[in-house]
Amino acid sequence: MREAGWCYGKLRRKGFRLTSPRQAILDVLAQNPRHLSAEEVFLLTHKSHPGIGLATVYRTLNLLTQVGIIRKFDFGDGRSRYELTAEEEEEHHHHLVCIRCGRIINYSDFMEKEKKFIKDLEAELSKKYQFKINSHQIYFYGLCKECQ
Amino acid sequence: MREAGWCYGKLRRKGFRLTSPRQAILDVLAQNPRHLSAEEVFLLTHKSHPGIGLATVYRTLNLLTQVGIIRKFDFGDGRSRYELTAEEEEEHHHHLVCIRCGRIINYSDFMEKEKKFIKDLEAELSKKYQFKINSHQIYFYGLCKECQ
DNA sequence: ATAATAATGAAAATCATTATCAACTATCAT
DNA sequence: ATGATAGTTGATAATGATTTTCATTATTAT
Repeated sequence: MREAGWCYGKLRRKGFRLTSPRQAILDVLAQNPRHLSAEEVFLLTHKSHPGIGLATVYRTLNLLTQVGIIRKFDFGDGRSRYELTAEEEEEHHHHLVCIRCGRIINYSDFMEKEKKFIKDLEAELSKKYQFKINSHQIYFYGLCKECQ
Repeated sequence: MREAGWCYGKLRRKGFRLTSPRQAILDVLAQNPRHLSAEEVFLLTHKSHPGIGLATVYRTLNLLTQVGIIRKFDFGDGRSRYELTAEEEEEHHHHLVCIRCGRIINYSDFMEKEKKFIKDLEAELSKKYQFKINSHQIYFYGLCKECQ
């Protein structure tokens, strides 16, 4: 699906080592559908690298989140989900979450319109609440096509 | 701060019993600042009703969430937070989350503007993804006044 | 009242996630 | 190359939030 090459340098530049477990986990994140849970990452990684433990998966996911290579989400089912960030930061997207089956749809349509709206709103909120905003998330909850 | 009377009937109508623990927990939610965690609800309830156990607090919070009397949020610090819903559904608000100290600010300014925007967006998304949207959440993450 | 059913408290169990620790490995200066 | 240093790892134990279990108690309809 995607390739994780660009991440390697990014890790290095921040002073972290590019080890084989980290590569394996990055590849799993790049080559699989999105919003994987830690356990899903572990199981997928385990196929090709049975030696890699769950603790390492968690550690690596946290590290990659710190560095900004992946992003951590919470869709309300009790486990965190992780998504590879786009190489250039421009592929920002939001989520539709099905409250019945848990399916998650990423959308990035209508982003132009949103971008302007969010920008204005951020400016107003920052001013009123003296809050330095550096990111946002928008979630829509409802029923997906299959679950209606 | 607020009073929880209107909730009682709502519980009954759905076929649940209005017991003293439930009343106590509802009162705590109504009379305290928002976005309380389960443990905070437990501790506050414990003051006036020392007999009420943590399990009952969790059970009641889940029940109230099901019924729609309260709403469950996840701000990313590992514990769920609960907020009493407004009696009329019009008091919808969004959140500013401080990524350093965890402080949460509810805002409901600019909602007119948001309302129109969200409505349009929902219409477009529903159509494109055949998704029946029934709620949404917007979070802004950043640094609060004190933490900057 | 009384039976039928729902709700409760205490404790144990579960689940995701994090910390611990000894063994291992990449990196850098020599 | 080599060895010292600090970063990483896997296995396991520990943690913290939430849920389940089960015997007991309270509430409702009869």
